[in-house]
Amino acid sequence: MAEKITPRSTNYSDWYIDIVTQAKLADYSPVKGSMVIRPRGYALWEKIQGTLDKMFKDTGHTNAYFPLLIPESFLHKEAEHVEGFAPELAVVTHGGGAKLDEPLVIRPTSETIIWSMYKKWIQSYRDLPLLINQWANVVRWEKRTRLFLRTTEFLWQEGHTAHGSSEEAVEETLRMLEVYRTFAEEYMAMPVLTGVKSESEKFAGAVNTYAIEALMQDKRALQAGTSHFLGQNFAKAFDVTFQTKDGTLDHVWATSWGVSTRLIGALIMAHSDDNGLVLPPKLAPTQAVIVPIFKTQNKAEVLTYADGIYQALRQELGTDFNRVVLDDDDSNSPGWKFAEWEMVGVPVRIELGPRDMENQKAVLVRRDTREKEIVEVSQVPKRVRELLEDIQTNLYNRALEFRKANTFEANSYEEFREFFAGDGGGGFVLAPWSGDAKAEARVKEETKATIRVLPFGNEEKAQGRTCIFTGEPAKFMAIFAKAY
RNA sequence: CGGGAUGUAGCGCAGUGGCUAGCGCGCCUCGUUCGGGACGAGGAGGCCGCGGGUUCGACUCCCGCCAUCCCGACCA
Repeated sequence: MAEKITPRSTNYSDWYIDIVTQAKLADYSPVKGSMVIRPRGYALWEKIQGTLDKMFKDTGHTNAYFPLLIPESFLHKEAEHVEGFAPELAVVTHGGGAKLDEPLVIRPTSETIIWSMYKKWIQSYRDLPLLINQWANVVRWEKRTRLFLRTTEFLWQEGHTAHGSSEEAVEETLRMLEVYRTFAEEYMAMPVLTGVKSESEKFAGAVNTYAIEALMQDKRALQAGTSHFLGQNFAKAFDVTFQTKDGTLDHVWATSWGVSTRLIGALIMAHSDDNGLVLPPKLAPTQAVIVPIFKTQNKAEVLTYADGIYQALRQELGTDFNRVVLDDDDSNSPGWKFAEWEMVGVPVRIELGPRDMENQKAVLVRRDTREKEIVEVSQVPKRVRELLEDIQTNLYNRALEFRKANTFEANSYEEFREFFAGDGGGGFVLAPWSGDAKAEARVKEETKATIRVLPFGNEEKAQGRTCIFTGEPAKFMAIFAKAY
């Protein structure tokens, strides 16, 4: 008997950890708060990377790589930036056996090193826009960590762009937010809310932070991606100027945007169940697995039959390594394999036994609903493809339904508190808010709920309404949630 | 940084001031099985977290340390 996953309803946190470890996505490393991303987890990251990278290239960005180590003084150049990151910096003080003249910080993000270089590369409006992305690791010394969601070291991409005007930079910020939204919804099958962050939640050094926010199955929100309009803050801190068409000198306008391996955590918490991981087909490294069912006497025949279907499926779905898997290992029983492949989240399973062989059929099982169906062998490739598409949309719709069922509007603070009361409380709660940061802090203190985003167009909707926290006229309709 | 818990075989755990430290799962070999986590037989695998103390004798009692996990305040 293999180990079982803690049921989601028993302990959500244990359930999550069980999925990560038992689906072999990651393992704890010897260093507190850091993890090893195992092949199955990394394959997922590679799918995410591959898709996003293409989307970045399609919007005009190129990749580069900036170094891990940053002179400590660089961090100090932008006041809010250093204040925001100081508590979570890892600092290198020695190198080559000697104490360094100036300590080096391990990047918590790369704005400073990048802008120090942009200063050298940008002189004229002809050098703009400069649109660079990098895939990298970063280190943030977190007090409390959680596999994939928050680890000391994590992988991400960070885009850093420079523009000749504020409007253009804002446009870029929103364009990349939209890229993230598209990716989350169309590939991860995870509906997200978009909007701007409140002052207290924005990135250290940004003028505005925009985010995509998703609702997890435990009714808590997860920030899945951010896009920042940095104004001229970094350009001024690093003195990055350019000559305009009419010969004047101006500081450039900046953006930065990123998503991280946290997306894997989001993926798990958005779709998975008590049988293990559930992956959207578009991101599943393995889309289909064939489990042949044979006895020693008929092993050869069944495997021949299975191989025919395997080849046909490879033709249909692609020949990438492990895209389709034929599990002909005879050291485990079919039942064991069913459970195992469900654990790792393969979207479609094809069961092939002597009975199917005799009737020229195949049993197809979809991971999202675990429904079985029997089809003609010739129909397998076509039907599997249909199922993959259907699973992709079903996962999205299911997540969207869940979000709808857990999105509320509060007309009074009493009502607001009710939504977040108790262990089962949560979800997205829309409420009119005056914009007062002290009220925001008090609400967090009292309910644990924070403002996730101020949705686009919310200011018009807030017109004429009263802030439920202060009684003042509302400026915004804010989305609150308990967050990861 | 506070609170809680745990360190014994790869994983999950049990254990007694004493003699050869156990159980389940996993692993290896052989055989029988194989349509929802099969079964039998045999086998490999241990600085009982680290350091000190008490004792004739410590995995066990005492002190200290370290580490990890979980829960809260800070954060993609």
